[in-house]
Amino acid sequence: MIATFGEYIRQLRTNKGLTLTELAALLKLDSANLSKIENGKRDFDEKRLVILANVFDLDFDKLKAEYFGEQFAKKMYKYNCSTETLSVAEKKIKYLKEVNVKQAKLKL
Amino acid sequence: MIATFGEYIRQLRTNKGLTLTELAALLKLDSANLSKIENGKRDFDEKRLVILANVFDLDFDKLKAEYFGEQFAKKMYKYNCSTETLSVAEKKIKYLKEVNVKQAKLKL
DNA sequence: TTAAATTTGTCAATTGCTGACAAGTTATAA
DNA sequence: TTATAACTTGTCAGCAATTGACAAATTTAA
Repeated sequence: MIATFGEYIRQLRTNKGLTLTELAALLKLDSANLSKIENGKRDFDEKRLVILANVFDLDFDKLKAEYFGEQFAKKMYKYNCSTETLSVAEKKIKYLKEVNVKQAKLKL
Repeated sequence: MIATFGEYIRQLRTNKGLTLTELAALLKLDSANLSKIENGKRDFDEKRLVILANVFDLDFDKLKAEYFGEQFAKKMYKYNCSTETLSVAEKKIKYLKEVNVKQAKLKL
């Protein structure tokens, strides 16, 4: 398992022999901030997932699973949520895909 | 299944014969905004979950599961995430509970 | 009809996130 | 060792998203 998303990026980067500055440039961000991301002191921004997938030729769906999976886990940890939370999420995502979302009364 | 969190609140409120104004006062918010929450036009704020549980004498863990489960589902829907995302979340939450979080390099 | 309940629109204020830069430390190669 | 590149850390103004608040419109029920 990939321990954290930041460590994952670092792994990808060093495997390709890139410096923080080089990868940061590709991702259009500051190298100092990329450092923080890799060390878990900042969040990676959603909008850069596409670039990340392209740079390292990754499966976008798997990347999203890693990214959002970690986001969810962090929130559950923070608020001490039971594992039931994930079952609820599973039921609700199915519901969202079934019904017309316009008719589903929730803010997206 | 409870379709949406907003409808759930509405159900609880009307079952107890409360008006928007009355429940809003208990939750310390504007009745107009509570209306929007029930109609899915605004998000319910995390910090009021405790009050909500107390007012309606709900199991706090189940309430959190409903609340965060819906949050996760919405995000997955929005970003078109695979169901694998939830498996990742499950693995990562276990990881977080095992290791010392200070040592886990991620932003909480 | 009329009074209460609910809904909708708007916007200033607050909050949290991001980009940017400076200053520090650590690693590496000459 | 010393110089240089690589990385880390702290800070903060600017920006974007969220919230609280109020007014006004609509719906509901007596």
